[in-house]
Amino acid sequence: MAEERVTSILKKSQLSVTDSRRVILDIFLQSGNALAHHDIEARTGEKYDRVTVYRTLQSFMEKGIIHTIPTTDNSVKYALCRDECEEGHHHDNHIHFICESCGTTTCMEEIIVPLIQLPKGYRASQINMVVNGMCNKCK
Amino acid sequence: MAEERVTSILKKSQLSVTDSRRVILDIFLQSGNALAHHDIEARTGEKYDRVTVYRTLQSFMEKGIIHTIPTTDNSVKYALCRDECEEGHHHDNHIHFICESCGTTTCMEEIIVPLIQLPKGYRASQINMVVNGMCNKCK
DNA sequence: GTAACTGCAAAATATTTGCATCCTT
DNA sequence: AAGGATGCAAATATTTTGCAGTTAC
Repeated sequence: MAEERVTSILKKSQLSVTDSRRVILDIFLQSGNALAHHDIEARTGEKYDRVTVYRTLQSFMEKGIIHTIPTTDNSVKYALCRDECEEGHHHDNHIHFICESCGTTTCMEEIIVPLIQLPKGYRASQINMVVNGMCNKCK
Repeated sequence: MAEERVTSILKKSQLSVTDSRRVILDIFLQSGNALAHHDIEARTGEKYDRVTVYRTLQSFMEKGIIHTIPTTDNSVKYALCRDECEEGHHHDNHIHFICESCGTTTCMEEIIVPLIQLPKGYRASQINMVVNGMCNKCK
């Protein structure tokens, strides 16, 4: 485990460094993709109580360490935010790609979400683009 | 109720015309916005069993009468598809606007989702754009 | 030592399934 | 009449809350 990196992120976010937080954050850092609650339970080997996982994800959300991904099928997935998010601002205006074959959900940080013109009187604070399709491995 | 229109949509979709389907479809036609399961229960005055509402929404989904809207907060909302969808193909590549103040969720059919360039090997089948912000009434 | 975090129990909420009955065609 | 839709009961899944015990700092 990238002990220092994990610890550093937690401290920067003013979260106390506990076992479950270190392990769960490390899982996110290892996996480049978005994870569902049960993915995390599976990868921790059910070592932590389900409630602890919920609360850990919640505190990561509040501190801007992770964000949720909008999906059409009602499933909830979380992914790491970029560095800028870790300071409280959310800059997750990137593209989320969901593979219809393997279910893998990826944040494509490198692709910029194009600007759009909203009708009069509307103001955007956050834009999410969700692309469903086939990933490079399943194609 | 726009009896004929409702009936015509149901028949075109090869669904038998039942009371709950007529009423629920009419609610969608009346409301220009997206609706959650509990919105529908409320607007029918709890006249139908919760299970019936679930199954009705499910059959509308299968027939392409409605579609779900991806939201970051895990809530499930449904909105009418445009006419083209009713024939089975989904052309809901439009923008969904979610007001952070009143929660109203609208499909902005008139705004076209811009094309984006995916990395090599990726193929898109559906693109959703979800914009959070302030609507023209709350502004 | 104190405030915050965790685990357990339980409640609240959301969704699905089975089956007998009723309704649409 | 037959197949599908509905309502009820119950199972399953998901998320939240309260509280006592434990841990980080």
